[in-house]
Amino acid sequence: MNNLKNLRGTVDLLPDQLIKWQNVEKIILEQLSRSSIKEIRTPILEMTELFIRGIGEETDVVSKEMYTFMDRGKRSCTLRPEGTASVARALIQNGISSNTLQKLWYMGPMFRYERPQAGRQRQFHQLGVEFIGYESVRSDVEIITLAWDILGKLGIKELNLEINTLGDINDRLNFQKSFIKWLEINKNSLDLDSQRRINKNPLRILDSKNSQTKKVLENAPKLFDFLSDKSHKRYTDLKKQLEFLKIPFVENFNLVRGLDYYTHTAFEFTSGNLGSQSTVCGGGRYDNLIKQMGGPNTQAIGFAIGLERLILISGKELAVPRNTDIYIINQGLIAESLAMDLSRKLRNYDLLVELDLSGDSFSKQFKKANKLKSKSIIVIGDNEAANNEFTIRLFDKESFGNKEEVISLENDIKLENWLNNNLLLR
RNA sequence: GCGGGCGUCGCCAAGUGGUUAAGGCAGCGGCUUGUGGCGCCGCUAUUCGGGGGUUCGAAUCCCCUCGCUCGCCCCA
Repeated sequence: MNNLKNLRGTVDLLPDQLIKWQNVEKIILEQLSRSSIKEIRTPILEMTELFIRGIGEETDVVSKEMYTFMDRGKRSCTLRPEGTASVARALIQNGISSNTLQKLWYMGPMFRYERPQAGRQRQFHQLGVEFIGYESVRSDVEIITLAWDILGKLGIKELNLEINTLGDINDRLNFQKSFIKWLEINKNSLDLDSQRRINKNPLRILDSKNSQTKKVLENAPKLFDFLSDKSHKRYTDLKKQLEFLKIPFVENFNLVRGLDYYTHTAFEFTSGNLGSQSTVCGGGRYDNLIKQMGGPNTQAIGFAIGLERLILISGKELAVPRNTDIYIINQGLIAESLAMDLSRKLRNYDLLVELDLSGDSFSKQFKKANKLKSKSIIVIGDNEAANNEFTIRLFDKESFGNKEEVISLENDIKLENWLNNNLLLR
């Protein structure tokens, strides 16, 4: 036994598990590509300041969950806890203009120092999509639809979409003012967590799960009542358009995203199959972030999907590995060289070809081919090598004892015919 | 960061103070070194997450620690 272990909240993904990851990622990437969204890659490591300014100093993520350290040049560095701030930074730095329109996605690891739980790790992965420079409510609709469609392509059932609006900055500040006043008066009826948040992050109190607090909040001022006519209309339009597209949603006036940069539309997809970490996708509009970070006034909206959670609720049909098409059984000096060469030729047909490298007895190699459930086998031994040929046959259960075919190593036409008739059809 | 449950081979698991730590699956070898699926035989934990203590004796009791898990918090 040695004591070298992975860090808490991190995991090794082994080949068997990665089948599902790869399939899920493939479906996602195809849908993104069809939606004309471009990839962006930003560093995993950023200066700490970026997240403090981008996400908000008082948020839990920044105040107690970041992996922050000094590098050898005495710079404070942080492993990114989310992707939006980095994307905003990269765009500003690379000269975004105020009328730039960009649809971007990114996928990769994020880091947050939290207590691990099902669907929550310290190193986790997100797919993020950001629509930069888009202001109209139609962009809100498109991005929600995109998330819906990705989740749909993955065959995820029992999804709930919740939406809310936070209004613009002014709406939010006006509300916050009277909400805080109300909170102070009713402070003693609130749970301790909520009391603590009054001055730190009052909006989050709306999202409290404490049943008594929930009840008390029923009489609190509503953000919705503080919306300007314009904000209100925007929200109504959003709902209309989602209804037109037949995307089912539920309004949740208590839905508040945890990061400071959100405005107007906020949305969240949850699944009942995830236990307490039920959010698979969360997103919203952040019209002030880019300006606040020193860029031009640029509206934007985005979402992030938690890949670990997504994998948990994706169907197990996505975890099925690709079968071996041809297992090459080979033994003998010349035969082994011929087999190596043949394996390369066969892979050009997009077949999954496994070349046995063991040099074991034929019967052992057959057993291995059987264990792998290879669809077919090729045999090359001394006899075949002497005649510059190989034998091939189907190997599945139904065709047990299927008759072999002998094909010359030079006769590509015969090989191709065999492949077309047996492996490549349909 | 707070509270509950758990931790015996790669996986599932018996064992709750007395000595060889069951069994199943998987793996490996053999019967069967040029043809697989079945069957049979054999092998695979000096050790019970780690450390300390109690005891003549501990996987079994106590303490600490690590990890997993569920809930809170937070979020994806």
